[in-house]
Amino acid sequence: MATIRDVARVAGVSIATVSRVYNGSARVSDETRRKVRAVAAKMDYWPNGAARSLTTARTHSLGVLLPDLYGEFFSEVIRGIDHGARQAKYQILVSSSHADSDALVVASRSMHGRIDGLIAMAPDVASTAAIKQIARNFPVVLLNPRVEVEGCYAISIANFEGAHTMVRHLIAQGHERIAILKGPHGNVDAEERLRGYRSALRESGIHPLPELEFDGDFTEASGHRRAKEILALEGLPTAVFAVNDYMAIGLLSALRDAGVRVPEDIAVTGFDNIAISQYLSPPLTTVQVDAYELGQRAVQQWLLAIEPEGRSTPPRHEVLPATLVIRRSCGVARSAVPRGGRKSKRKPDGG
Amino acid sequence: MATIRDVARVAGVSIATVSRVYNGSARVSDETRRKVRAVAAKMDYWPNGAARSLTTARTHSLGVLLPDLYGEFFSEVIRGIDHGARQAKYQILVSSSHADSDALVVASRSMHGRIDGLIAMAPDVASTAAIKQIARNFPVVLLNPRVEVEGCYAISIANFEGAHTMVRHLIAQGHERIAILKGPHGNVDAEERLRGYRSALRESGIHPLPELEFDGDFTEASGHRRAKEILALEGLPTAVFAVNDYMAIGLLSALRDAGVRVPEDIAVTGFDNIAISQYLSPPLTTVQVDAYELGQRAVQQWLLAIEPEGRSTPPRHEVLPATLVIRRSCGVARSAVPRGGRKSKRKPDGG
DNA sequence: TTGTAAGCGTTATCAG
DNA sequence: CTGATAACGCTTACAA
Repeated sequence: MATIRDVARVAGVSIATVSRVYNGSARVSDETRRKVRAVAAKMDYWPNGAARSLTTARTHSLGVLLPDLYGEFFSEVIRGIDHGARQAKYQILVSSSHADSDALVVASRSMHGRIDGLIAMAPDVASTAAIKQIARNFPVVLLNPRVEVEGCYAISIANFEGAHTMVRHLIAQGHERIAILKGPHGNVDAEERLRGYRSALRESGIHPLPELEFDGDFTEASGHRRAKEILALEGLPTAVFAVNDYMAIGLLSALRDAGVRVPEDIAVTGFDNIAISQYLSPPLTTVQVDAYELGQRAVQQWLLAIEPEGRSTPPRHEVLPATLVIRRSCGVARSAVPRGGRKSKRKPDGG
Repeated sequence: MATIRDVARVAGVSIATVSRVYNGSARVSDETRRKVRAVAAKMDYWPNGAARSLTTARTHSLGVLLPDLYGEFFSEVIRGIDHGARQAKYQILVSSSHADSDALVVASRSMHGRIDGLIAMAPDVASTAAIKQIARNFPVVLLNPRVEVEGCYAISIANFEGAHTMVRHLIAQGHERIAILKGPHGNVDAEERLRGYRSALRESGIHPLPELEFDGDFTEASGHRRAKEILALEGLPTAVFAVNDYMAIGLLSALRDAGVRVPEDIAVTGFDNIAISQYLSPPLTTVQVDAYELGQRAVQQWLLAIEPEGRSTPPRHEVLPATLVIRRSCGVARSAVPRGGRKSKRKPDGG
């Protein structure tokens, strides 16, 4: 590819002039501008990004650090980030599947000089410390952080409140023996949802029972697997709260196979309100969290952080609401409540 | 952040030596190396990526250009790309939601100097031309291209064959009046699947009927919506082939609400074999395509293209198979056939 | 309005 | 084994 020097030579101008044409800012005569553009087009020239960012100290890209991404939740977060970044003419440099903090540090280091900021989801406390170090160089937005990090922006989901509301609702429906299908150990969302569950039970004078807490890993398969154990319980729970929709789907499927009716024999609820939840049989009562919005807001926070004007009034920590979406799987007449359509606009899938 | 010069000064060595320490290649005395490392750590130094790539002409990142990403298919493609890239120590610079070829060109241009290669899914023919231009600078891998592009690597999915096989299967089951739920106009996958459908019908002496072809846009909602029209047909089709699973899910849901039994009253099949398909009621007969693998293979093709040794024997165009996964929704006893579990290893979701 | 030249933070090519 | 120094391709004062 041609460089700025080639274009300057052919167009009969200095490299500074070519540069000016591409930066718009400075005044260049219309004729010169036209000539340069023409030559550049013919030579297939475009400014080299690396060189540019070396002098300007701006890269026009945003780093994104995530744990291993799977499922609609993550894909929607990325989609939100990507859309937000695109609107502001930024590209995203993604590195995911970070199991531990070391991997995260390595990845963030190798991004040095390539990004103007970072949006990261730190899986554990150790990585949070690593992030703190990075935050010195540019604004960092933490997604769903376990602890607040000084100097970092953050945006999270009301996991605790969402789970709490859900369980309160079940209790209000008359349920007392409510099982929970937990998420992976060490996962912040999963733990917060578990806390919400226990807290809601206690508030109603119900003692959380260990035998009603089942391990899961957020996959449909794990929900499917646990069904047997749940059905083998001495006293069948009247409701099961799965801490994400995928597990609820697996559970529903297994219950159906076992001839157990939902919600007549047992109520089932989930968390996340993924797109298909409303099309399940029965439609799934769940908690709505807008993953797309999470990503988009994260970008907005970051944009605020890099604009000088924005530095004065930044809300350091934002929380996205998690709202109850009642459908048939928990045993309430659907017509009595809104169906809870999804907010983020969706375009067709590609496969 | 400290620069190489700062470290050199404090460590009492030349910048060349510091550089050597970080590039491993050249011989540096153990003592010098230790000292440099120590000083660097204390000063929190890490080589600047932009500067590095300016001299080396290598960026260690891979551009990814996609249409608006939504749904499990795309998220799995990205996951595959990300994993593949990570293994080879590359990061991915993502830009999606490219409606037209102009947007695509703009995005790819702004990646100039920031990437060592490109993996792109071109929505239309116009953008394919744009890609051709880009391909001059570095290896480009096309995902599911509409036409072959000279000098570009490509990897695609056997959409036509998959759909063809599916419809042949339905016909073999005795179905003759088979409706199709089509995908978005202009979408390659959707069009290929439609071609496969028509071709299979004709091969069996069945004339494809326009009134049995229904528009859809790959979303559950569109599948749900079309159900009414399908049920309003004079002669009810005995089977409906939805060209992706999401639409099949919407359709199943609407049929259930209408009291139509699947597969007894009508058979329903999909395409993609997304994770939940096996947990639906009834479990969905569909076509398995491995989106994760598509992404991962694309990276592998690209890695081959950049390695000098690989340049000699590159398969220019790879096709991933699309295999039939028979479950209950098409009316065949499930026990008679394998259930078609998914291949790509999945880690828990984060929400 | 345009040109000259000094960086930006590295790596790479020489000498030593 | 180590050190000067010239690129890499661009932006940006400063001059003209």
